[in-house]
Amino acid sequence: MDVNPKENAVVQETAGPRERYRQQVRAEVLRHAWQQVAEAGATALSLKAIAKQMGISAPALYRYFASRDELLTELILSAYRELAEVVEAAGAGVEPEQIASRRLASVAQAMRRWALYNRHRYLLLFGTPVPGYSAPAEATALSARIFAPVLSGFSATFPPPGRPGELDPALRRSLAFWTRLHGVISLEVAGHFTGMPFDPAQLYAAEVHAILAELA
Amino acid sequence: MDVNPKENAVVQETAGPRERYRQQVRAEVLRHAWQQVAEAGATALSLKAIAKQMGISAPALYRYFASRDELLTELILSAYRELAEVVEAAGAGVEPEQIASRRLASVAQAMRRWALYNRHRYLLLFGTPVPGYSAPAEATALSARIFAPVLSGFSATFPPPGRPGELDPALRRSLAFWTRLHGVISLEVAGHFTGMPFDPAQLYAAEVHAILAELA
DNA sequence: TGTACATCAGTGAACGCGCGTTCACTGATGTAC
DNA sequence: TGTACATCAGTGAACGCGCGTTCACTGATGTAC
Repeated sequence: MDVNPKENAVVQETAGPRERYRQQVRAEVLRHAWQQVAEAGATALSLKAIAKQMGISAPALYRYFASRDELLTELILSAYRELAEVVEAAGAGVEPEQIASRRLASVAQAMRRWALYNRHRYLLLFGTPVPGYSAPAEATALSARIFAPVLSGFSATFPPPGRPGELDPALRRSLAFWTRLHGVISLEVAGHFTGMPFDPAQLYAAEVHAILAELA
Repeated sequence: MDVNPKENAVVQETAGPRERYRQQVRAEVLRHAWQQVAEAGATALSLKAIAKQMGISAPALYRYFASRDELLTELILSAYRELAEVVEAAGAGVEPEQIASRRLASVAQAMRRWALYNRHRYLLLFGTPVPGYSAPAEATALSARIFAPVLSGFSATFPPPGRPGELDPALRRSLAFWTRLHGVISLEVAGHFTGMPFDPAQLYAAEVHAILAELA
């Protein structure tokens, strides 16, 4: 495969016309890939189908992605990055003098919004793992980046005493925050609440309120 | 397709030898189907592969299942049934004079155990929906059956006042019970906790304790 | 400014594979007389 | 108990489809002199 020495550099600035074109096509491939994931899930991701949609022959795609797995990796990493940015922005969007619970509430709302607007992206990250595919190491780092604002929010109020054998309270609450929100979001995204006699948004809000109440 | 008039009857008793044989083969097909789901997920479910494993030609399977979708439906419904039985048994296993929170704690432990022993079964029910497949109506009824012991547990303590515009407290707590447990279980089952510096069982226990504390 | 050359995007044919499903059939098995 | 017949499990060939990926290639584009 072609080795691109600029792989990890910021490419846009010093790029010649060829490199620029390359990036454009890559972006278009990714767009179609997302559309496919959105319509039929990650397992349905198909290079040939993307090529057909783009009016291009399938082998041409191998100029841009070494394999189907590499494309899938790209999708997963970019979804992680996007969610990390959303979460960070939500945390940063709140005035710094506000108390931690305000910031965490903002993070919680941002997460749900993102998940509902990007159902398949959310499921790609947190749903059933794609069989035969294992996420790259970088994904773990991005998970940590998403989790960091939550952890720092709770750490601000709960200093880490950490009795041995027990979960550190800040970690415990951060995990609860995360798992509870995921519990509601994932069931909603997967469609398990449709037809049920309650409003998921209300349940979500109640859950957010309940866990933040422990901070007040 | 062959119409079997005994379809919904209890078949074992009055069955002739042919019917008995039929049920045996059906069971064997299902066994192999489960194994496939466990190894590669529901999307990988393949009639031809099952036939090969059984040392049989693929068309022969059509004597037992009208299509791949019917087989998948069977799997999903039986997984629902199994979980419903597990949950009901856990609730019933506790002496009736015990308080509701004892019963709910038992249900919670049973759910996690079942999920961890049947990861792919759990994901089949509550993970990413299989693209292009929509669950039969019966699934909704079985969901309700799983949910019933939880709801009755909370209703025992919280009579339904239900201010208008607000979630009924018993329903609210039942949903929280369910979504919180699902939040922890699903992330654990999907492998998102591997390598993290805490014990999922401990987190789960803490979550169960937290929600049941509101009953005490 | 013009030309020679290297680079590289994209093509079309092909590979081997697996899938769900249909069809006409064979042959064993149970059943009714 | 024996025979004729209906039932039905299972076969093998075939259909059309889609997949990821490799290969030798053509032709356009950018670059160095």
